[in-house]
Amino acid sequence: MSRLSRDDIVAGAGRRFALYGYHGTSMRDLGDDLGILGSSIYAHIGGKQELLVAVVERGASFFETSAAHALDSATQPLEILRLLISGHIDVLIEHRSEARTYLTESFFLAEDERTKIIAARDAYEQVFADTIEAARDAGEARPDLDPRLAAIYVLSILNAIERWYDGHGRVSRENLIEDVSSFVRRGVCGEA
Amino acid sequence: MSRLSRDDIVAGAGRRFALYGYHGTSMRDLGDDLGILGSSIYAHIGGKQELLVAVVERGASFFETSAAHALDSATQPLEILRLLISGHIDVLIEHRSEARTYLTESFFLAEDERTKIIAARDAYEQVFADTIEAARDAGEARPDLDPRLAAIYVLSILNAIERWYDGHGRVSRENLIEDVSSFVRRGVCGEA
DNA sequence: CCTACCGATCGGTAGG
DNA sequence: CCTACCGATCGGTAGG
Repeated sequence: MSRLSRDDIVAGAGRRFALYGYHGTSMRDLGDDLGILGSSIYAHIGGKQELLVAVVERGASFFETSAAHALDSATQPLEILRLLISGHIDVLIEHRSEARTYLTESFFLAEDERTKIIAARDAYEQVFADTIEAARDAGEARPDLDPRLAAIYVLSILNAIERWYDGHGRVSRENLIEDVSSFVRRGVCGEA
Repeated sequence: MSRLSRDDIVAGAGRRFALYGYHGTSMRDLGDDLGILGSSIYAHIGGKQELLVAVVERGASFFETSAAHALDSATQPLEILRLLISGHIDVLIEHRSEARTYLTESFFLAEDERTKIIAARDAYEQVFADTIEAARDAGEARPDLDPRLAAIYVLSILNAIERWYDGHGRVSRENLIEDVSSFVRRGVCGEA
């Protein structure tokens, strides 16, 4: 057993925060998970709040990287939208703890940091809205669509996935991406 | 100032739990909100966990009442679905604290109560899935639709509303119901 | 519903 | 990373 790194501590905190919440996690709980004492954690970090900041920023960064990649990899709006969807699902599956903590515990950040994270989340949401608006302006989406509301609906479907998807059922990652993309495409483009 | 009732205490707990979470709320915080001491709350209830049970059960009951009403008020599947959507949004807006606590804090219930609430939530979700399946079997929805997944998507859009809708912006309750219903109807029925 | 209080647990620190 | 510890706060109770 070698010594733990700061990243180990942050990863452990992410798992705990995702499961029991920031306020439902004590430093002693976290220490137990890591095989050290709660007080020993303070050799690596300045405080509990600093751990939350680290986990949430990590979560946010994965989504931002995904959006940048989607915008770099396609030009057609509906193609970008599909990449945004698949990238978001990948982040949820591959970095579940950080993603979940980012989605549910950001409110407990201190004022300044919370403001930063909300701005980043709004910018990410705006990428979805802009993409949907571009699809509409290109005549690929229905003209009566409100891009901002549609972006919220798409992200609502996506963010809820970590609540119910376990990866071991009958729905594979590929099936999930396909099914969500199909539902969203009809919501955005479809006649009814 | 007359004495508080048990319902007053539960309502206050709902507001606190919705804002700061179960573990982020102390009995003294709650007492402050109610204008009494934290210890005085124990004159009305047995413990903090009992308060969570009361709030969550109240939240769940509003949704169940809404679903029962939707099933009673229509026979055509797509009409029922629209009533399920508008009823759900009404509950979110009119009983925001209880709804939010039900949606986000149920995990912190003790084992037995949590199992009960999860079963109730699954049954509610099943009403959505059955309605969508009925629409599909009646030829009103696209034949390749997975009713269970579609129900999850619809509820994901609905449940997220309490996270962003403030009721004071440019989107009225009626507009919101109309816009969500429209998006969902296309997702369920639409060509793309 | 308040006074007065309890043991347990909390986040965190000094020193090694 | 542990030992030993701190003041603050936690959920909760006895008695009025």
